[in-house]
Amino acid sequence: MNYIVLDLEWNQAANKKNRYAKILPFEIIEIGAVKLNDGFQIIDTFQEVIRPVVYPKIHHISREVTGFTSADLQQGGHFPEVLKRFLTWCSSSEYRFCTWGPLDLTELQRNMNYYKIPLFPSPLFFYDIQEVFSIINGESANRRSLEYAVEFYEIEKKKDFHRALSDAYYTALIMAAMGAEKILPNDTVDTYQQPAGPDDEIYMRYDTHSRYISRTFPSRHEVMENSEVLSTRCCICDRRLRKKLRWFSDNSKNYYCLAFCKNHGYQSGKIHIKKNDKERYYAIKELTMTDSEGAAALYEKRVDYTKKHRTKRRQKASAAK
DNA sequence: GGAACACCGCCTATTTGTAG
DNA sequence: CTACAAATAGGCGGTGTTCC
Repeated sequence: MNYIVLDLEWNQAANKKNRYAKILPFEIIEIGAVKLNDGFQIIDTFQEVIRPVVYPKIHHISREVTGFTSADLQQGGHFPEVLKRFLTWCSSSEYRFCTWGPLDLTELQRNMNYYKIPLFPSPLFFYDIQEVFSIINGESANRRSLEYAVEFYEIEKKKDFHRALSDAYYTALIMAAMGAEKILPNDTVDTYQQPAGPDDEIYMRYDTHSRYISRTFPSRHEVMENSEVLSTRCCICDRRLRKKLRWFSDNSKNYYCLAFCKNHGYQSGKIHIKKNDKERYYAIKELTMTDSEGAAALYEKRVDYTKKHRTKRRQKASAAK
């Protein structure tokens, strides 16, 4: 198995109401990648600049970040051809993608879709090294910058940041510093493509949590009526769990619940409902091991909303008098 | 500047529960 | 049954972080 550490640079519309902004918010202008063997040793590199055709003028922020000028980009290749060379380069043997952050494979596929190029086989599993960094440092909600992680592992800053090949290279060195045993159990999946039907839905199990990606539905309401979406299975033994707190909304995009496994204890559930490019809705459900304190926090969260509403109503009522 | 994410709060409409 | 309160659902905006 090879690992393709991928990094993209992209550009966007310089003027606000460009008619392509909806279907292609970001146009890829550089592909950089490092190929690693099983031992996370660098065995090859890939780097090509792409000439933008949708947004030929570089946005001032993209310019500042990457250093590219519009003239530089004119020297680049046409996306479909560069991509073809890239994918040929990738496929010298079986491989998995690795990226810093969750966006690259989504934007890559959005660009492929724009050119009607067949997408990757779905589901597309990959390693989000930025997420792995958060997990192994016990700060799962935090997203650290690449430079932060480079400093954390005391990696020498030999090259500038924010160029595709150098960022891929830094990400590869971070992976080597982390080691395979920390990274390999923590793969994730890109959701630019959602499961087509019930048989394609995605179930992933980890040490202390699990993740499920549903197929799409016409409305968020229908997502939250589906029994598979609502079910809670133990992230360790997969047993169907009884809920201590049934799914409740936090008045935002998330739902929460509390379930209990008689062998593995409390698990907090979270459903995030997302909308895709075609205005269809799907669920990302996560079950995470927790303790009685975590359970208490969820109970707290649950009653907090009703409490707030109550006081709000009282205030409103007294203000009306 | 645009997108994604997490977290927070405010506002409204509808459904559900309860007292008279 | 009505009338009101409570609970629920969902939209929207703001903050602060990352990516480019």
